[in-house]
Amino acid sequence: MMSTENQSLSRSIEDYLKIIYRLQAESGWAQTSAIAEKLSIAPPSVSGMVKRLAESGLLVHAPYKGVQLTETGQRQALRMLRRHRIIELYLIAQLGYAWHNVHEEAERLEHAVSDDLIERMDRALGHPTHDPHGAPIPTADGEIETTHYVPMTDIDVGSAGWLRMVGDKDSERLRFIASLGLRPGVQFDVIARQPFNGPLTIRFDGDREEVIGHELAHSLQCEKVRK
Amino acid sequence: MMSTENQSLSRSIEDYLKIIYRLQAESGWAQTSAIAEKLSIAPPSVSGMVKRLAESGLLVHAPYKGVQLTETGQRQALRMLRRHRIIELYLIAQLGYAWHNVHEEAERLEHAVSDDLIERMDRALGHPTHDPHGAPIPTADGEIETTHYVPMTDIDVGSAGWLRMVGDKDSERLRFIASLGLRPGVQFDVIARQPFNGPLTIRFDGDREEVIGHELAHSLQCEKVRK
DNA sequence: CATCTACTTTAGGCAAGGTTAAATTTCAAT
DNA sequence: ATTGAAATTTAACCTTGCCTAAAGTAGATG
Repeated sequence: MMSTENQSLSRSIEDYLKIIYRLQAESGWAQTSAIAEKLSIAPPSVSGMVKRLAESGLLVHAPYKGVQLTETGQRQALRMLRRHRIIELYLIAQLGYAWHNVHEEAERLEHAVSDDLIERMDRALGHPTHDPHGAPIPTADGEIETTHYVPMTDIDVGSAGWLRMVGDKDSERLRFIASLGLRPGVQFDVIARQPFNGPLTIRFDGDREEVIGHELAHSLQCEKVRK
Repeated sequence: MMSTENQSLSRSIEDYLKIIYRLQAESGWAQTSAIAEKLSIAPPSVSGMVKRLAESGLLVHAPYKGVQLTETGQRQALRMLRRHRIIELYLIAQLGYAWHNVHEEAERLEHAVSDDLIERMDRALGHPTHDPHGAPIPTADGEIETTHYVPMTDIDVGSAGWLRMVGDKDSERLRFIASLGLRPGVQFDVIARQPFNGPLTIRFDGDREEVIGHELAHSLQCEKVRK
């Protein structure tokens, strides 16, 4: 551990840390091939980088098993998540971007902005707690709200739920979700569900009814409304 | 000339083009050592990059003499200048940055923003023509206002002038200029000047009088007011 | 015209971050 | 216990963009 503390990280390294954070949150470990796939690079490239990252103390490497971020690594990952989410929100709120367009822009900007600029955006936005896709924004101190949402497909017919979070990466999917009138925060009732992973019918915004395919519904993260 | 048209350029290349544009504007040619000095790198590094840039058609290289941007190279350089200046203005106008702080931030952001984002900032700012330091902003089509200002030291005692432009790179200098109450657009009268490159006394904003050292005055680009 | 100096270029290296091909390890399944 | 497939790592190599040291060139000056 060379303790690369306080050293500014390369764009590549920042991307690795973000991805590893997500994979680790899902399954406890981030595996080489999973990292490679998410970054669209070849697995041996990941092996090489993992070695360097382990040497600089950002993660620990269990050979043939995977990696886990250290305290330092996690702090840096959360810093990137904060940047990404504040930038996305800023682009929408202040510069008229559409929901489905911000991800790519934020992906580049998050590596270039200063901490000062992020805090200024945060202030201009009134210290928001969630990004436009419903994801929680880590605080400047590296705290993040833990979420335990369920897919919309897990909500029983006759029950109600809130749509809480949608993924931000698939632009086409977002465009479609928006076209249905859905957005994080919406409360809905599940009216019907067809068997064999069939579509779901929900009612929301008072009278609006929409049919949603199983795959899409499965990607919508919700919270159950308890009666 | 491999006509790298439309290919996105690396951060390094964008920096080279910007610097070369400026040097070329000053003396017609950009010399290897001048480029190296501005970029704070060693001259042989410049030779290497110049070779690559010439191969991709962004500039022409006259060995041992210097380089000149091609049409394509100049268009890219102006694109970067536009980005830089719009970003500086945006940071001041929309995010509360101070005059002397924006350069560094813009220097990083200009490589990361999309053309779309720049046009949105431009719109939010009301299509400004000059940046906060008085420098003209190139249009999206690559047109730039030609300026022919003179140093404040060239304005005769008893004559008047407008302060038109100040450099954006020296943060301390900017802070001092601002503390004097000077900013682009201010009209002033030259009250006195001491010999042997001595200080200059000017009056502006009605009654305000300030003494300005020769070196500083020489860096303030002005336009003469003709009676 | 020769020479000295300042500048430029060439030569050879290095680190980062990718690649493909080959070797190694793990683990599940006979 | 062995084997075979899948994942991982190692090895060897490439490009970008920087470096230093050495060689080459141009232009002023005696």
